Amino acid sequence: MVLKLHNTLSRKKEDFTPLDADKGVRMYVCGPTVYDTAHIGNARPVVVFDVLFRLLNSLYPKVTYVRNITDVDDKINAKAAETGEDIRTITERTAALFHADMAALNTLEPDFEPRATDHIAEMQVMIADLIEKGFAYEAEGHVLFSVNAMDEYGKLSGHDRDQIIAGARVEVAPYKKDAADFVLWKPSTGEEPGWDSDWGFGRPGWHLECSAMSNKYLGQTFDIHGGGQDLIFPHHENEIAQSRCSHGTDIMARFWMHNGYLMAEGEKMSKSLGNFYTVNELLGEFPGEAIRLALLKTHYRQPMDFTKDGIADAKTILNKFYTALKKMAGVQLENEPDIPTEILNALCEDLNTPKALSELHQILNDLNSSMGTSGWSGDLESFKAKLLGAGKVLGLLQQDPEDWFKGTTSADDLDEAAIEALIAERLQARADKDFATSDRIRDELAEQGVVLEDGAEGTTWRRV
RNA sequence: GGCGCGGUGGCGGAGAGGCUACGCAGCGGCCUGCAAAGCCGUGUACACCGGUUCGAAUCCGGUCCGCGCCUCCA
Repeated sequence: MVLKLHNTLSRKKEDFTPLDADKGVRMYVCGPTVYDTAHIGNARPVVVFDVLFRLLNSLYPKVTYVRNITDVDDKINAKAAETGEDIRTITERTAALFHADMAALNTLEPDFEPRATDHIAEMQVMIADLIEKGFAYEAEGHVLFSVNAMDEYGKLSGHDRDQIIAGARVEVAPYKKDAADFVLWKPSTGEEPGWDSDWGFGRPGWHLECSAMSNKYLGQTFDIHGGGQDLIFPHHENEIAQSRCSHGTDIMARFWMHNGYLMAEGEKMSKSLGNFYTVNELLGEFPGEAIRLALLKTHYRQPMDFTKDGIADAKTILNKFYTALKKMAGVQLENEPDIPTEILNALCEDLNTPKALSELHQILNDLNSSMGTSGWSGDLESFKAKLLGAGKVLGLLQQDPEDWFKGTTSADDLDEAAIEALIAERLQARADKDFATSDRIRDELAEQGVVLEDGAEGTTWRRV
């Protein structure tokens, strides 16, 4: 099985092989800046690279996944100034909420989750190194990376220096030698977070942490670096410049992967338009698994219009799968299920999750038609293993069907005891052939989001 | 202005020179006291205009529309 991944460096799909089999597969993904609640656009890369992490884990014996937390940034400073809150309080709270939200989306934790503020020393070492090697210079309390010192600057994004300057909308700081130079270190006032350094009291530029931390946890060169497409320039371009010039290497990461942009309800997400869904608010309305599936229904590189209708659609789909799994609750699996070949093939084709989901539906269709109306036939153990094996790599279908159907997303849902009581009442009415009463009870429950199903083995219920 | 991505059936969404996925919704049927779930059947769509080709949604040229990035970003 050959894994093919689209590499932003070449703009093509390439066969993936680890750089160093002994070190395993090493992947770095840009994580959140913890100044505000995660929105759905922040969740897309987390979910996408979570699938990749799961896939790599099934293909290779060892995978190391690093995702940073940016906890020093001017947006955080601005937030603190605005609310009067302590910076540490903001970053701790936001990071905790991020973790909770991402866990609700069924994402696995990375192996390392380094924070920028814990790696100031490593960043300072890198700055000193870049100055020494002639790639960076000091000016008015700043340290700047000298873009002209690097021949291949702009390779990732396809920009060249002249174009960058021609289109610039921000006025060029006077202390820069070249308009395209970017900051490695900048001075802080007493109000702002800062650290002592050879270049005065200050703080790092925002690209530097990823260079320093990926080096610390993964090495000078590693396999995969991921993030949102908006990070290609300048963030990743600058990371490459810092790391390669500091280490004297030809590459920083072999594969650069970028997920596409997200819109919300047909418009670009913006706070002023009020179409800015946070993961947290969506979780109050939909199960996390449905939100996850809604994200995976679109290929990761495609632009995506994220809608509540899309989540509702995803929830309907999950209902079908969990219905089948509920019917097979008594079927025991001997072994840990493997990923079905057709699912693996789809995912190995640059993480084609929509294709994989299509194959998953095919498995369900085969199962359901084998069960037919007359009951059970076919190799149920094999079907269940396929559904769960596919679900595992996609991060879906792993919960107990009972929990899926009976779990609540809202506190004012009818409680189980009340539902059971009404079902008992209705059962009696049906036994008495009092179908008017029977149907009334069913309608009442339906109004409260509870659907009844009369089967051969009695009446079951589920929430919609 | 520069660089890049995209426009597929009512909706979502793969694919990518001939075999025309998949899902949701709809419609007809089976099952059911009636439902629900499930099953069976049912839809020749690829922005527009040219071109290449025996054949194009897929390749080439142009047009229109949407979106992103263009440096210490909001």
